[in-house]
Amino acid sequence: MNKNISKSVIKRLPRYYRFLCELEEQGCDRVSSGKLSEIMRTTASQVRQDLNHFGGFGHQGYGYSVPRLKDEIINILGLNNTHDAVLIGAGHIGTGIAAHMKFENMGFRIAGIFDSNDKIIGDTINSIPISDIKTINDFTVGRDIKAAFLCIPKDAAPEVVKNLYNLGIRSFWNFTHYDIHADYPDAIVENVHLSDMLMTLCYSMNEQED
Amino acid sequence: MNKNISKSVIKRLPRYYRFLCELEEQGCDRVSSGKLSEIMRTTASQVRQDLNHFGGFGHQGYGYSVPRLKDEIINILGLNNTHDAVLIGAGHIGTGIAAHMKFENMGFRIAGIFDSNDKIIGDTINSIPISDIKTINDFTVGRDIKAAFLCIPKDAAPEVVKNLYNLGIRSFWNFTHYDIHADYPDAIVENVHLSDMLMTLCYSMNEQED
DNA sequence: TAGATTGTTAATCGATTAACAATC
DNA sequence: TAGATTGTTAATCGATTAACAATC
Repeated sequence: MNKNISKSVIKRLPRYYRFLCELEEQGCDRVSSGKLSEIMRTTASQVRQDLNHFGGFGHQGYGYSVPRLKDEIINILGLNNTHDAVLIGAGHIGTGIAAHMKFENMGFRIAGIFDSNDKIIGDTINSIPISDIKTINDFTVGRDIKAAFLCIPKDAAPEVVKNLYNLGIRSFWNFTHYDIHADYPDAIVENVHLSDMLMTLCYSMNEQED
Repeated sequence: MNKNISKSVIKRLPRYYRFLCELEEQGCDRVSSGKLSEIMRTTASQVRQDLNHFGGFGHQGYGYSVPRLKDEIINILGLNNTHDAVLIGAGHIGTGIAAHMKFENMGFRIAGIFDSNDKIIGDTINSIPISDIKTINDFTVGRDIKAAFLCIPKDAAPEVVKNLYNLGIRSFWNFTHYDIHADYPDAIVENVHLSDMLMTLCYSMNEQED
């Protein structure tokens, strides 16, 4: 697959994908870079530049085929290549994610859910049982768990990550503020810092008031 | 307050803030741009450049005072200026946010929680009652609600946002995929696209496998 | 064919990094 | 004073935008 594509391009691909899905739902089967740029709120130039990193999907004088482009992006991101993941922490956030997100469309499958709270161990979310975090080492034996989604308190994170890392898990979707990269530079980490976003919103609101 | 600061600088400020809080907890009262750059995984140059946008907080030969710098960032972001917000949608994600986030440290206060589900209306989260979404217009009368946190399904979003906009709310923390800016260009929007992040993680994992 | 729109190169813009004089 | 480290200007790097020939 293509290498050396910049992070800024990659981060735009899921947005292209979302908008292409919407266009497809609307029964639209072709789209120009100009039209796409309006939806994405960028320039037609950037759209063409972005898409051309991965090959010439367009046709001069016509534009891009919506279903074709959608499929290409699925391929680039590898969304049809399913990775098994464990969800750690079945509090509100963890439960919300497990219950509502369509992982099968995003290259993942939740193989197991773990928590340390006796009161919820044994419950199920989307028919996946919540298991005792203590049993995770046995659980991973013979399975190819590739990623972990961390929906636990910050204090619990270092120990949990240490264990997951020792089990061979190298990819983390991290809702905590524990800095995984600092301790495991080779890990693939996607951080969700909700409070950072809220502070940025706060800044924008104050800025406008001036 | 300072204007024309680029978005990339602003987005780093919450991270500086977090790390400064940690340094302070560790009893560390001074820090150099070099040390901060290690924690932030960037260059000392960028740290000095960033901080200097807002004034000379450092001392040559000494570095920066941790508590002073922390306070300056609080001021720049305006975290001590509390905005009243409503949370719309008390499902798992909404409940998780309302229950666990320390809004008072981030410039916000949840003035009310709203949902359309009869089964949870009347329940409380952190002693804030969940009210019927139908009552929100009356609720906002005489209150200065500045922001809304949208934790609802995408389909419900357009109608809800339309109503909130008509009530004078212009700032949105948006967990849905409804594109608020497309319909309200003057709104201040912070989007949380969890699925986009997951797809980016998927890409990184596939990329490494090659 | 004429009009539309891509692919791609070149130009611009902005953000990051380097360098160093100022100074605590 | 000598060493450390900032503030700030200049250089570099990368990302975005413009332009236009190619071509459907």
